[in-house]
Amino acid sequence: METFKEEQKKWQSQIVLTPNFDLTEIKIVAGVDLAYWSEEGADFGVCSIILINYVTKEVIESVSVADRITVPYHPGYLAFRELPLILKAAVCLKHQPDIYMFDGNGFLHPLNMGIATHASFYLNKPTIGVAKTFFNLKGIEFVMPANKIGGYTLIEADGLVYGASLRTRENVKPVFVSCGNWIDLETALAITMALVTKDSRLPMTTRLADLETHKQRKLLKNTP
DNA sequence: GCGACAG
DNA sequence: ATCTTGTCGC
Repeated sequence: METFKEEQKKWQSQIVLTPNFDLTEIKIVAGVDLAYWSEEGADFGVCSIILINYVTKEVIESVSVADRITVPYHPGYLAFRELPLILKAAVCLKHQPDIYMFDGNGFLHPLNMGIATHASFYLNKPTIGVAKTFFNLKGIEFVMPANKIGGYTLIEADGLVYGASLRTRENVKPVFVSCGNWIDLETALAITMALVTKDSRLPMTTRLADLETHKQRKLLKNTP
């Protein structure tokens, strides 16, 4: 009988439930993000999903869906708040992305089930989590990566790799990359780096989705 | 009681 | 996440 630790080590590279996803020829990458506002005491949110041509870096498609948000935010439970709207937006896509990138963590999570991992089981696609700030799990610290583009340090404890602190730009704070599902960390890091431009420390998928949610909110919010 | 805490 | 102007720096 395998110990939990042994199973966890398999999950960290997501090899247990791997369907036949081929990440050697990625064509479309999706970026997902949400923005919030409130009206008359009620909370609303808009989710934008941007599809990027992985080769040319051109925008292929953009969808945005807004709705009321009823679940509050609690650290560790982000998916329960954001996933409903994300799934509503995902079904509106005309193109099928080969992989989704999220604003938040995947395996780097108290239950190894951050929003990127959680979402994968509904989207049935490989996923990557890219967080802007470190989610401190039970005392696990991260080592600051070298100040060089592409430099990274693994976030690990007990021989278990939770993710990586990645320097996407020089002289800029690192981002935190972790496997969502059906992908290994090295591939997740490579894809993330391939989508970073001079505009942001975040990959353009996440960055463009973020900009779009702000634009949508401006259009949707009532400001008499 | 105090500090930590993805978005 | 969000409320928010100017401002220091590459």
